[in-house]
Amino acid sequence: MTVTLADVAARARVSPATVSRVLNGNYPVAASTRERVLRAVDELDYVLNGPASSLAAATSDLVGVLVNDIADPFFGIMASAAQGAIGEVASGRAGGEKLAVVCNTGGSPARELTYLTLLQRQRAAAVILMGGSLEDPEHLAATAGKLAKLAEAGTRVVLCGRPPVPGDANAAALVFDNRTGARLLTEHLLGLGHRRIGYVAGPADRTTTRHRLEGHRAALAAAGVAEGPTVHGPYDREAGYRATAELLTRDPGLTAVVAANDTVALGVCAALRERGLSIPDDVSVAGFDDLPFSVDAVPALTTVRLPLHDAGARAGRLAMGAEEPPAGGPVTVPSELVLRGSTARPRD
Amino acid sequence: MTVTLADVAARARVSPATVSRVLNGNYPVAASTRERVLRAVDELDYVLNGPASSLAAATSDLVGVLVNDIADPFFGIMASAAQGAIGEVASGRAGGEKLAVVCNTGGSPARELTYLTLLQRQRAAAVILMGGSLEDPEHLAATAGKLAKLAEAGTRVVLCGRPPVPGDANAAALVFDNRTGARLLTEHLLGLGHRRIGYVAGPADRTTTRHRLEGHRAALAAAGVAEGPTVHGPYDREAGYRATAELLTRDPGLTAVVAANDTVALGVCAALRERGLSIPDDVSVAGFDDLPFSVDAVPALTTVRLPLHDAGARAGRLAMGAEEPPAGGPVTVPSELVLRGSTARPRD
DNA sequence: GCCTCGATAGAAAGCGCTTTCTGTCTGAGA
DNA sequence: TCTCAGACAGAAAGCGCTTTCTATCGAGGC
Repeated sequence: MTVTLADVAARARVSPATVSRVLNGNYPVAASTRERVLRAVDELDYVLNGPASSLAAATSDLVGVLVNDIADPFFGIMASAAQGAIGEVASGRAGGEKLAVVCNTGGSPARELTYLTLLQRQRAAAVILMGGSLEDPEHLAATAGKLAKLAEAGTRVVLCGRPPVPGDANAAALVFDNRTGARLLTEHLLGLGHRRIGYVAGPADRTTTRHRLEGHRAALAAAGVAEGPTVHGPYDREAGYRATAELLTRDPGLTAVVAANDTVALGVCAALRERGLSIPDDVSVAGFDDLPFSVDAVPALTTVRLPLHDAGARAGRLAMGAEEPPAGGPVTVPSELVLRGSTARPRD
Repeated sequence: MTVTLADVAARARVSPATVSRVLNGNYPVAASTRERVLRAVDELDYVLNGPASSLAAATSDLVGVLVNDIADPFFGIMASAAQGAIGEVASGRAGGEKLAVVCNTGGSPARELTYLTLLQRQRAAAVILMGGSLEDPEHLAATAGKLAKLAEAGTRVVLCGRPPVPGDANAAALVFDNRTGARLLTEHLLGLGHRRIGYVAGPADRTTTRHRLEGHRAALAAAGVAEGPTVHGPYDREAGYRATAELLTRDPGLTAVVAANDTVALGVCAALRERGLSIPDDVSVAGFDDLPFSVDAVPALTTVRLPLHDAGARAGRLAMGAEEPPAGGPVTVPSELVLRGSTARPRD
């Protein structure tokens, strides 16, 4: 049989209550007693029964981190930072060990809801939702409902890179300034003299996609430049590759292509190169996110940097309650233009 | 208050036992009764209390996936595949919903143990350990002990890309054929005529590092070629960048560099390029893993492909017990040489 | 027509903790 | 010396499920 609290209590010649108190460190216990208990724990190789503990205490030490695609470093970096921050905060508190778990929704609303329910079922201590969400009203309402339930049950909710649902004051939110980043990027291209700019957007109906596109369009509108061709697709290399063909068909005279993110930009570069077009001499290319590999592309990618690590770490601290959510509504995480070799003046 | 099983039972005019049986689908319940219960569940918006359920049933629906670095696509891809497979298997079983959670150890033995304990505490249904491990005997023993405890408590243990601990028959193991892959790669280089090959290895004391290095050395030995300079470092871009300088100092006449993995290779390429050396004309470069971005490097990276997605998915199925662990000990996952533009005949 | 069996449903005993409510004992103050 | 606060420790009542073990009710079987 597995060792129980009672076994430890018996061995340490104290009551179960005392063992529990030693383990949780939330009640005064004489040093000598504590030591006796700890030794018994050690000798018996005792491990607390989590479910029993969660049931009795009505809380658990689970923190859920929901991401759209765990294979994408964009999420990997944020999740890693969050998990690190959570571990750090936890180690500073007695009995505050938290199990930070990342759940991969694959961008599917259904799986997102499933995970949220599972986390609710586990009475998770906190939930962090990372990355943009689908803008379908029905899904939004369903998600908002779940989050409200979670908050009500005492689960802390943190949004990281996802706009808060209007009217929901429960969740601490970190929103990325995608719009400004995208605008700066397109302004940069316009400043170089580009007038025919293609755009490879992310999946339609996603907040991130929309915001980046809006920033791009705002820059064009402000400069009085007509919008070039736009193609939607997933956030992967393949999408960039395919979209490039489409873009060039629609406007063979493109001098620049803006991609939804760096991964997509890599696909764009590959397609361009395959057609014998040189970057940036024939066509400039820009990405978004400044993922680690972007600096190693040839030429290195001009992109927009998002402080993914910082944002993830902050989300982790918010989830642990180690940092107060700022009163003034959602925090805007600034983006920063990173100029590198993949953009230049157009020929002529 | 939150809704409990009893509330649902009252509303459906049945006993709590019946509600439980409907929810778990493990006992015959008349269709009409089932429907009544389900409606009550729906009307009350009832969510099962996970801890209570786990406590009573002595099992939980948690599956832990431990990875060394979640920000590294190598792990992201495997974790994603595993989580997908787990979700797939679960959806085919009534009440079989599993919460697949990935835990980021950061390669730290201490955190690995911590997570294992946390999962043990949660009475996890299964645990998957991904990626190589530290070879420190003490840590190995500690880990083996934990895994034995877990297995004993009914948790299924799966190793994916990590050699099984000798004498441990509890864990299903999928081991990557790093040795053969590395050997093939070096043989390819030798075949091209390279005789002065530098090697940027991963962290010392890691199984993956050692196996790849062994394969490399085996090829050299077989060909009677002297080993070139070797530098150890983490599995990141920076390491490759830095190691390259060291390598060239030790042997300025190098004609090829083999990197511990693709990410490291990217750093090598950057450093080489910075010194005005052309790839592959001046120096050939090779990686390992064939991560998605490797084909987009310029020139595209010669590397060794590991079926990460397949392996991850299989690990997921093994964890769910949906696939029997093969009787004949650990399964070897084959690696495959992928020849691309970053390697060529040396000058002369 | 009586008994047995299969199909359902309920009663109730925990699962292993946490925590409130009670002590008990010591030392300080009067 | 007596009282009382303070510091610890124990008893016991759940937390919300699961799961035996029992009941009940028809339908066949003899």
